[in-house]
Amino acid sequence: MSTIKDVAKLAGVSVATVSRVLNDYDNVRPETVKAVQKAIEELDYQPNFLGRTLRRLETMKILVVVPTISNQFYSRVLKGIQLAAQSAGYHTMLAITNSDADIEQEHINMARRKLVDGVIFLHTTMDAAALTEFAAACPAVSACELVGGASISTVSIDDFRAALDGVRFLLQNGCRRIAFVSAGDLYNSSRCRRMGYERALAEAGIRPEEALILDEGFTFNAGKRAAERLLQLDRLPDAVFATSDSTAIGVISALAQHGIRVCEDISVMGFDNNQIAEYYLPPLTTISQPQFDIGHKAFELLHDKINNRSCEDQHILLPHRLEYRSSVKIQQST
Amino acid sequence: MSTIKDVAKLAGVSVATVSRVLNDYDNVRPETVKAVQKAIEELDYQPNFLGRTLRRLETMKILVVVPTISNQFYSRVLKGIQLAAQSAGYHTMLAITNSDADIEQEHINMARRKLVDGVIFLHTTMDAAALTEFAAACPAVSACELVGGASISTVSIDDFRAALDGVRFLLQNGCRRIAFVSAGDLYNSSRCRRMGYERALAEAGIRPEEALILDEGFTFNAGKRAAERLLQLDRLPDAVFATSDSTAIGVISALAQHGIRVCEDISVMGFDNNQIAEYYLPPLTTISQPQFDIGHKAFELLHDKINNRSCEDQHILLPHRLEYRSSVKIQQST
DNA sequence: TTGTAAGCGTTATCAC
DNA sequence: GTGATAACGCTTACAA
Repeated sequence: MSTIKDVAKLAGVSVATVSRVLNDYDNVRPETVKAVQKAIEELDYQPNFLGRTLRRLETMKILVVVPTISNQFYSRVLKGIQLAAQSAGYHTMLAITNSDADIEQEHINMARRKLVDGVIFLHTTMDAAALTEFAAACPAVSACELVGGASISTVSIDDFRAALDGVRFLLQNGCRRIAFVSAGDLYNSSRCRRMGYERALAEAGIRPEEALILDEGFTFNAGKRAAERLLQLDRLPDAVFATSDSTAIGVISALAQHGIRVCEDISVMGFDNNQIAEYYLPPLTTISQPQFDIGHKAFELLHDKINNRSCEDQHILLPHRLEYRSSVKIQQST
Repeated sequence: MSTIKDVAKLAGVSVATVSRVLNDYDNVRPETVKAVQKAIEELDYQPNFLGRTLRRLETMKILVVVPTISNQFYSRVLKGIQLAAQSAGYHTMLAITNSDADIEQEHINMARRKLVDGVIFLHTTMDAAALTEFAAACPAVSACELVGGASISTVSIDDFRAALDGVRFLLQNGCRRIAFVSAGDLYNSSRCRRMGYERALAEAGIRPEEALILDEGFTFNAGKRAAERLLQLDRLPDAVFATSDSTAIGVISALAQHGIRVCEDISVMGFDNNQIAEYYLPPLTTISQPQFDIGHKAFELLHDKINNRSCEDQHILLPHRLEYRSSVKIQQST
């Protein structure tokens, strides 16, 4: 493995000159550049970036903390991050935590140990105090799942408003008893969405029923469990508002096993607008999140932090959109 | 930001001693350890791993090259890799290439530049010669999508055999005209699976029909396009063998829009056994791949390469399994 | 058991 | 334009 010294020797110049050539400085004589390039070619020299990294004390890497990538929601946000990062010359590292605090800590230590220049949290197990402290110690941005009260830049949709819009839509189409399936108090987004749900019901003069509010999680299985609980009630609700597409599909699939047809017998609405929402049978009405844009914007904010530009925290809210498909029964206006 | 020198000064010892404490050497007096730990605490010292990395010339990082993570197949393999890597003390970097050769090159240069200790390819745009050369220059393993003729360790299922089993199953259940939807010659797996398909047909004395062999890709949309082409034929086939669950779902969803019911009117079979195969309506018969194990094994092989153990290439084939669900019509034995 | 000092491969700051 | 040379923060012979 040849080093910059070998190149310098072969080209008959100093290492400083080789470094200049490598970094495209313009104060090198063209003939010298040629000679250096020839030596690089001959030795098949590849610069060892660890040297540069140590010298410059910057890694050009960022870390993204995600609870899982099995849900297409996160993989799309991640894609937005990666494309933005890439065009700024950064590489992306991934920490899949499964929402385990120890695993998360172990990974974010990389930041403290200078192995990455910054961190984007798509979810974190830390509380407001810990996250605030972390963000003070190194560049960080929080996206998707925020932590109430933490001092850190954020990017997300307005979860309260999104749920409000979704439930209002169901109400407008004649649903009165609406179940709410979410991940419970663990997630800030779930809390906000639940508030939106309750506000919408209140607007319509409906008192929420305890039995219709189910905290099961964001997965397919969570939806399945929720459906099984609903099936034990005396009477099924008119509609189910699920806080992820996966959950909605779990609900639909479990109901189908009991001969209950979505749309005809019950309306179901998802959240996120993953690709499967379009391809499921029936296709899913859902709240669309701008996943790619969330990721892109999150990197932008992080990049600003890394470069010390605009050091005050920003809180970006991106627009959601209701995507109507046939899993919800439309009431003909009379 | 304090360094090892600051700690040494405060503790009244040399940097070597601090380093020994940091690395848990046992030849340090207990009192000295205490003193160093106290200094570390007081300064809130975090070791800068860039120094260690440069000195040891190992990064404890690996790079995983994937075409996409939107397909759950890859995210599960990745999970297997990450868990194995983690327990060996390695961090995982992700290169999402979208099958773009330039993007891939740009990323794998990280390996040549010593920013990662090894690379796992879940897919590559390189040909056999290029991949062989790469694997000779730095530790690398190829999994899932292999490159025929390249000298590199591999982990995958037996794609030929898997397709053979799948198509045989359809034939046994009375299907004669079976469409084959895959990603075409671009993917080695598709070539192998197609050979399995043709062998199964041959065994049954059936000549393959050109019009039933569709190369569209691995995505939902690919399935949709394939279905639209099938719908233009005089007569629909008895069954569709799709080489990914996403494709199968694309097919089913597009057929449904034309009032064609899967199982009753036509059988459809997928590949991979992603979670959605279980939750789709109808649930999908599919070939199950041990995604997690593939990832786990791929890391093991890479780890061996990095440690120079068992330097000869290995070629691991892991078992597939046919998962029967209701998207295929079963023929009652007479 | 501890300290000294020579690296690891670069880049940056001086001189010249 | 170019060359010495001192960093960057750490690990590790070797010496003491």
